[in-house]
Amino acid sequence: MKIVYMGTPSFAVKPLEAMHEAGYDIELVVAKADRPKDRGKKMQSCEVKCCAERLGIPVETPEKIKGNEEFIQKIRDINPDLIVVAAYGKILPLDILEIPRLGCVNIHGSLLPKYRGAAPIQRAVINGEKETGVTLMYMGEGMDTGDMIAKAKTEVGEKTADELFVELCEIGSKLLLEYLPMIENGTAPREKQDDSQATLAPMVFKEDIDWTKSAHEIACLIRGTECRTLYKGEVMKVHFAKEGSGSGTAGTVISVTKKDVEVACGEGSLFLKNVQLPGKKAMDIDAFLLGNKIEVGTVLG
RNA sequence: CGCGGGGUGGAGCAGCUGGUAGCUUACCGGGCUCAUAACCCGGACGUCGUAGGUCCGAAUCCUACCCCCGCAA
Repeated sequence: MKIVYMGTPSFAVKPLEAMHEAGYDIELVVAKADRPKDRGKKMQSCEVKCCAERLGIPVETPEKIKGNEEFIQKIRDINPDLIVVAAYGKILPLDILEIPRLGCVNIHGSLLPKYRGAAPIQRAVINGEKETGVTLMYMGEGMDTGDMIAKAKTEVGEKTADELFVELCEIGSKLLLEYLPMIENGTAPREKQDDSQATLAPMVFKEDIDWTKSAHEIACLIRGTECRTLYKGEVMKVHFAKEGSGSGTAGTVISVTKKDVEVACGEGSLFLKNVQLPGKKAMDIDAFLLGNKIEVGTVLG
């Protein structure tokens, strides 16, 4: 079975490695084009491209796919039996989807039909979902609307989106390997999505903490995406916080011990657990307190 | 050459207008206490990122390099 794999970020590395390790014939890897990234504005390859090069698999990084006849023809020439996609980051036109005889399957980081779109994992955390998971699915024309093959769940608990990313791509890889044989011989399940239950998971961005929101809401937001607030005129990132039941003026530090800083929210309070100042590394609050005096009454935001 | 912050005992910081290093915490020992994450006394732990240079003498000044991080993309 000839496979073409399409993916870009770290989430898509594991499945590629897993298939390669399992001995599948991956003819080509398609990843997003190199971009100048981070400080120094140097061109950097995405994780999947690096991985493919490491594994000795040819890589294509087309800027555009839609209307890119040269690229589409290249895929046709390879004549793959299956295309596997994981967080590729670009919409695949019908021209591509119709090429492989076994179709295109996608690994999506949510329990479809919930959280279709770009940031399913983060959105699930931000919305305070109790559980989330991975869905293996056939790709259709719409965004994450295709027929589902299988799902795997996991508890969200107090996990951050980052932690969930690691866990879910692990789960996704296993799910893929488990169903690949069935996909190959055409016996894989095929369940339609209930569109009436569908929700969207748009991209997430850095957020400034709004302390007037409830502690729970803020805690979920912090676990789901990069959050920051203003501390003594500096941008402080809050990487993790636990909910408390204190009260006071929203955004005000209401108690400080050697290992805790409690901030009042619109409803309830939050214990800052891991923070980061510009130029510094992220550190647990007790370490932070060793060299930084935070006083009760300090206002954040 | 995108902008900027930083590398000092295990951890977080100070010192940086030059004279071999300080604070908080952790750690070890002892004391107080019914007890303690509280308090008191004592102790160990540092080639101050690396390599050169200036100087009588550098963590502190100069040069190059390595590493970490924030912004912006």
